[in-house]
Amino acid sequence: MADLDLKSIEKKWAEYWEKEKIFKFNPKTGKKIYSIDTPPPTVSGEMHIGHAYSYSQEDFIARYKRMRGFEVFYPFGTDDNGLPTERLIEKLKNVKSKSMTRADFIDLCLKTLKEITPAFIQDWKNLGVSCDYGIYYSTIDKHARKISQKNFIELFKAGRIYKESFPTIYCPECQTPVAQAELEDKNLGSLFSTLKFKVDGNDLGIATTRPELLGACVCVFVNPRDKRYKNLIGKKARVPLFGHEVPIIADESADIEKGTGVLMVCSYGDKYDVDAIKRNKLQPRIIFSHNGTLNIKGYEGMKIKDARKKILKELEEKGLIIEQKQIEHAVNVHDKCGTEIEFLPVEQWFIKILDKKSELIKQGKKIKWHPEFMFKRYENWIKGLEWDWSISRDRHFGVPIPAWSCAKCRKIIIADEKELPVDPLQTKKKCPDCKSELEAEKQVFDTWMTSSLTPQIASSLAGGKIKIPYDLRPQAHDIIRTWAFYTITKSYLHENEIPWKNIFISGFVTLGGEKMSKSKGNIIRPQIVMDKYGSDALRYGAASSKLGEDLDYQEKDLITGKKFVTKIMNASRFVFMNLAYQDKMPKLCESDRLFLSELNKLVKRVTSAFEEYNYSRAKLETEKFFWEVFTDNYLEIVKGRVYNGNASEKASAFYALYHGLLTILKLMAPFTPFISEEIYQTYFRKHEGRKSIHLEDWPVEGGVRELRHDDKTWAAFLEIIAKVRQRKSEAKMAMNSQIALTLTKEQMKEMEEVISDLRNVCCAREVNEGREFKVEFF
RNA sequence: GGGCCUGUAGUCUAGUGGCAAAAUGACUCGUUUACACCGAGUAGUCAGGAGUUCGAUUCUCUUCAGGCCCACCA
Repeated sequence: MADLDLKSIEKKWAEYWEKEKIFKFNPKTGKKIYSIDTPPPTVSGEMHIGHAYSYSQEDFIARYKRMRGFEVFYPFGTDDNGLPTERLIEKLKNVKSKSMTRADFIDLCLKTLKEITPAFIQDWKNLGVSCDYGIYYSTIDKHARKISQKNFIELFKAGRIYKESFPTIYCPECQTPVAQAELEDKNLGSLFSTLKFKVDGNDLGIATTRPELLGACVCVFVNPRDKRYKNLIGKKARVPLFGHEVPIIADESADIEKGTGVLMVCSYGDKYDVDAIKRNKLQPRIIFSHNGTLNIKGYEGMKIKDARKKILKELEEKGLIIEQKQIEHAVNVHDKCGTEIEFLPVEQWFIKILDKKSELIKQGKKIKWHPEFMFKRYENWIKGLEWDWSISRDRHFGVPIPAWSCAKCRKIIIADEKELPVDPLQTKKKCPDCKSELEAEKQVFDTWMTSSLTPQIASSLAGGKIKIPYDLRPQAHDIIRTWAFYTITKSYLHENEIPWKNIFISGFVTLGGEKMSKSKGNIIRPQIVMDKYGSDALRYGAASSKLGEDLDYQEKDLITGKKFVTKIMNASRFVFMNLAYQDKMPKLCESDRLFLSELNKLVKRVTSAFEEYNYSRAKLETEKFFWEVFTDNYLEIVKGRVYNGNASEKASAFYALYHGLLTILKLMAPFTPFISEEIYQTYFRKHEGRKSIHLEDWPVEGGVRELRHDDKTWAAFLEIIAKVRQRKSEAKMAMNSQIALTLTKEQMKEMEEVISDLRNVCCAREVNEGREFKVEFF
């Protein structure tokens, strides 16, 4: 057969599904609802390969559930309320967000998104992701802003939200507080310098990698068990270069082995310092401004790294450095920009969560994790949490925090639910107590504050018909600590409920075992792959590895996928070439009955695999059956009867072929939806009558009489065929060469009822009983 | 330092307390009434060690290697 025009086949059915609204959610059908909390991708130009794989994997489940008779709620959203979108819009529209009002910029975003989102979503449609694209949200649209702000108000009223100036993880590059979840480790080289402090006129060496913090030094720790420094406790140390005196305090946390065993505590070098200062009730010396420069005399306006250089030089000139060595150590950086984070006291908003850690673990336990071990990652993350959730970001673009404060009486005023969504910068308010003009809150929400509400946002688009918990949340493992965690937290705090019953965690796509990244230049573009091999082949590739495991991108998997598509098309051609449709089950020939009995077992296995969300086993089983049982053997077995059988032999074959193919097609429909649809529409629809194979009923077992020994008989049948093929191959004879076949008495008995099919498939002119299995050529 | 995952054929992946599997590559042969994007056949594998067991690739412990998350950051 000529090369299949996969592209036009896939295009045809993608358009058909959209036009006929095949995947439209309709709560009026009365069917049981299966709800999916679809991940909203960030609009960033085009879908990447990781998307292609993970959305394929969740779509297998969606399509399966639909065929199982569920009304599938499968919305589509985009996550547009963050830095990537801000940057994208700035680039596309050649604007600077900060030179516009927030309201105007959000308007421009919405307008631009409206222009570019359809092309972006087209990739998902081309891939065959069977969402109801009519149920669409963006996390910056009016609707999402309203829900996000409403939730904030609820939490505020419940006393869950507080505003505090607190030394917080702060990114000097992005000039905003960030959450613990936004940190990454990075190994950096650093200069470890031992500096001369003075105590009672004597030198005291203290090692540090952050000499620029000298001016912020508020005390010095030594370990009380450290004999070297016992006599210093309670005395004062003079800070080099800056000259102020700080107390020497005994603290168990000082590591005797590290550096000189003495450490300086500064406001603030890291979380340790924050705790140390709080614990000892010390007065902090803040030397950084929010823009990441120093504000201490002599170094005003200098960036941290420049100040470090300058101070080191001055220390050296004055002979205050005792020792220096190069070390490598891990530092925390902001995941968005890679900048080393600092700790700065900033006014910000928090959701109190630390008091609910064990409850949140309990909530997580109520959810079924696929794979199960992913729960551990969730649990570990919560156990290690040391900060409340900081939800405010000092950025221009985002969902505004709906709050004002009174400069005079320091009262915080929260928006009224009726006025949502609201931008405080656009809404003037007076203090209800002192009547003075209120100050608008300038900060916006952390994007997770809004995206953790996707179940509520999507549900409200369906008229609130979808209740929490949803049935399924699909997502990747890198955002367990953010998206999954925050969504569980929100549902717990608002609804006292889990957000979904199941969470389905996909792995990453790697190339040669390495993460794909733009900087490495090892990106595979799914658009090109789909173009070359077809979407069915790409989905087929996405189905070939276990859930939760990283999957190495292999072009050969796609070639195999494409081969499957061609093969099933060709097999269908054969099935229908001579077929006369059998409405009712005719009297079956024994091999047809055995085949259908095997098919039933397959249906059972595949269904149970799908029920466990084990799509890869479902696909593997079906594919194996199709290839090894259906095409390699069964088609060969019935060929003789299809061409030359009598009416009743033909009828039996036609019935089994028709149902065999239809069943395989249905089992594969979640994986390869396009070719399945093509074959269904071409051959089956006139008999089966549904508008789409994807609206068909999932195959059920039954229909044929099954006997206890079917398995054994069928296996023996296939084994004899294989043995004959082996003998022919060893003898370098063609497969269609004529033979005389000798079977043992036992084999003869087992093959009794399929003997004429056996003769056909082996091209055996005669079959005799003998002492041993034998193949002789004519 | 803590937690989790992984290690199966040249490659990439399934899988199991009882003969170790598919795809791909390699080699040999064949066929044109579904299919050369084909068919048939051959060779090739459980990281190392110890334990539990009649039996371990599978369970337990351990070593080694790789990955992820967290902690450390003076």
